[in-house]
Amino acid sequence: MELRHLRYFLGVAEALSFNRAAAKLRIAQPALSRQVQDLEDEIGVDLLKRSPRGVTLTAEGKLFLDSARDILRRADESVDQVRALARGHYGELHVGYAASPTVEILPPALAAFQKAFPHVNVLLHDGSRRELIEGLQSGALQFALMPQAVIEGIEFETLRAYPFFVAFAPGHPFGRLKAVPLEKMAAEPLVGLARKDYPDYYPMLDSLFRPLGLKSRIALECDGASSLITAVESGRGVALAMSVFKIVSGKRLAYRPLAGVKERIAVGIARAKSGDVTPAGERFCEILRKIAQSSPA
Amino acid sequence: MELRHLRYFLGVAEALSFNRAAAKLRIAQPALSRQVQDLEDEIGVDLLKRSPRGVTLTAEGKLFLDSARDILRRADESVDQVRALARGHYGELHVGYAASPTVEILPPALAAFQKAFPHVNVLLHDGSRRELIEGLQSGALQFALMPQAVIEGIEFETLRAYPFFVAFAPGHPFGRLKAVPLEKMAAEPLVGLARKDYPDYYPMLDSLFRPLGLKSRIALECDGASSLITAVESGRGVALAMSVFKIVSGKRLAYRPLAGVKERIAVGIARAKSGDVTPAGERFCEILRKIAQSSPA
DNA sequence: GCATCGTAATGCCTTTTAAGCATAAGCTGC
DNA sequence: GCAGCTTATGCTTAAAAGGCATTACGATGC
Repeated sequence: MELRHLRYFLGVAEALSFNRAAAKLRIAQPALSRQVQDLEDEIGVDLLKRSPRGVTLTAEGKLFLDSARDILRRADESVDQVRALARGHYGELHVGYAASPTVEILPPALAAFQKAFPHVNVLLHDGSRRELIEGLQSGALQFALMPQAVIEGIEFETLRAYPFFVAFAPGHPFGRLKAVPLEKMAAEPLVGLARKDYPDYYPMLDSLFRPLGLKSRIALECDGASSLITAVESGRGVALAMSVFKIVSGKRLAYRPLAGVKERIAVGIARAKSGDVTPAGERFCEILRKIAQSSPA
Repeated sequence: MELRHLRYFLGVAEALSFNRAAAKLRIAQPALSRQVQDLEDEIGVDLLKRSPRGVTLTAEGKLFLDSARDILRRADESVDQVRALARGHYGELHVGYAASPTVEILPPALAAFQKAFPHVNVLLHDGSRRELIEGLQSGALQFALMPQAVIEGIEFETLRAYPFFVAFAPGHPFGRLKAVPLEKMAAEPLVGLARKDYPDYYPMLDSLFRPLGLKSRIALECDGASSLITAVESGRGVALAMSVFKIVSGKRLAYRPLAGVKERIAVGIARAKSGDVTPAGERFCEILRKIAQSSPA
């Protein structure tokens, strides 16, 4: 039995006529007649009652008609589904992200993506730097939206770059300056991120301070943005932050640029070099690039 | 796309090898290779990744594999189901019956049938003579188990014949007789069945009494066995009954044979001459015949 | 009652296509 | 680099689907 047999039987059963069905199926009536006979022979059951003025269904034919319709529908759906998956219009997409640095890009990108590809199930996983990198390496995440990572086996594509700022509690003396020189910042106790979860945070700090012969003094390590804001707000120290961080801290913290610091920190797409990105993932990345360009910071 | 393509793809996807799959499918490897290529071309998506030491599935292939399995399973099931229907091993069976006269035959037949054909859904419809005949004529009932009907368009096949008895309340003077002559019965008020629902009941009574110049006197018409038993038990009159009726009335009524009456009343299968009886229906009738023979009354 | 019309089936031939065989091409591991 | 495995390709054969002409069958109409 082949799908052709089902298509032909369905045609005859719906037209209740070999002639009309043959015309609709664009084959000759005798060919149709024979294919349906072959089907009946193979099943060993009469599905149709032929008469000189048309065709009627037997009880078996009625039962089989439903099945045939269903099978053909399923076959079509399956093909459509596979094509949709291949085009990125269908499937599951595991995306990692660093919550604070991506706050400007991810929400609008997600909205645009879900509008364009409503049948893709996007699963967002926020996490620390370490967690995101592990997710990429294990294949659990197709890609991650996060600050620049220079790590073996991971490739990074910059979407935006944000200038460095110093964040401090409102009322802190820094508030009287227009910009804070690195020397003054180094003199303050710093609130930083946990070494365990953010292994490249301290090398980065060093790269800022060392050229001037300065050294930072970490007063407290935090496990994420929320506790860092709280710590700075309570006066435990000041913190290095990228400009986008203002959005998540609201009015709880004050910010000043760092005098003489031209470097920016990049936020973008990280993916494992060995990892597969599905078509849906590629579509998401395209939207991310578009969003990132559309209103550059 | 044909089922062949699905079978072949499934084979390769399960064996993860064109060679092994070809052996299992009993075709040559190049033929298999090409059919699967054709499938991929038609869908427009790569389902398999070929490598010099076998085959792996793409994400699209994994998705399609599930679909292919399902479609093939469903196709097999459909054929099996139609064959089962044609053999009477599957389907729905509407059977009418007259409750009291069939009490000896129907229950064991139903039990045997359901044991032999557990996937046939038997729908029992009890009803008055009129209701059963209407059901047969309309096609709502494939056949009915009931006392003999001599009606236009209905054919009847006798399964058993029961002698006539007279039923009366315990304590009635008939209890002192071994057999009741028709004359004595005609002198008593009779409890009968409703003319509306049992149109041939009175002609039958007449055919018993008229040859002797007697005439029955109906004191009360009942709409069924239950109310007839109650009426006779309460002394409203005596009733004509067939012997099997003893089973349903239990000890509430007493019975005597009718002296000199040799006629029996047949119980059997009635079906419309024009009506279709499904294979399942025929199987049921076969069992009814066997049951009726096995312990003849 | 016979011719006519429309139906589906049959016989025969053509075209399409699936299958088979031989062989090539490609990678892996020794 | 060769042996041994894999899948792919070229060519041929075999099968089967399709098309055309015709037949067979039954209902309808004159």
